[in-house]
Amino acid sequence: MSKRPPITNRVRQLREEHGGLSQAALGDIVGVTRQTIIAIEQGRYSPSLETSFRIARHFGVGLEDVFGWEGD
Amino acid sequence: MSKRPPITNRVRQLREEHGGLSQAALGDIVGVTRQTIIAIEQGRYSPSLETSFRIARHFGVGLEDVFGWEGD
DNA sequence: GATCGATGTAAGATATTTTTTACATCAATG
DNA sequence: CATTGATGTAAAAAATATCTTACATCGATC
Repeated sequence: MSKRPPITNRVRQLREEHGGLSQAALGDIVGVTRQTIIAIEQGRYSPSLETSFRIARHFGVGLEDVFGWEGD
Repeated sequence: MSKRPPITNRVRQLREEHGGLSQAALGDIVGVTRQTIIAIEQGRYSPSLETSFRIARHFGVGLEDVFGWEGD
């Protein structure tokens, strides 16, 4: 069934702010595929904590600067 | 295959600090089973971002107050 | 206008998380 | 000492995340 998780994310925005890093390039860096980045940006599923940390740390920010909890 | 993720967590400690909340009770509250809480506490896998947020918010703290990235 | 890079969709396979069920131990307590 | 609540282990099944591959569109540029 897989619902849409109540989580927001700024991955796309952060990519743009970092020199227009492509989805494929970010995927390579954090160790997932381009498809995974697409799905995360589209909010199709909530990534693992590990992938989330890798993305945040690559941009040099905290987890909650990238991913937000709806209802906060 | 499933390696141990480079993530630390203070779930057990937070449970104790919150009146000795049991694993089963925490699981009920955040919507997962007792087995899932056990596995998370033991670091057997990295939970979904959604489960992580629910745990943190139940204790009234930020995600990174519960889960830490080794290598920070 | 052919090519190239970035993004998107989709489907089937694989990996990992989560559930379910069952049983074991230990501390506390009746 | 029987029971009860909390924790632990284990294994199979179910759910979900991730990968792989393939094809389509769009904007830029040669």
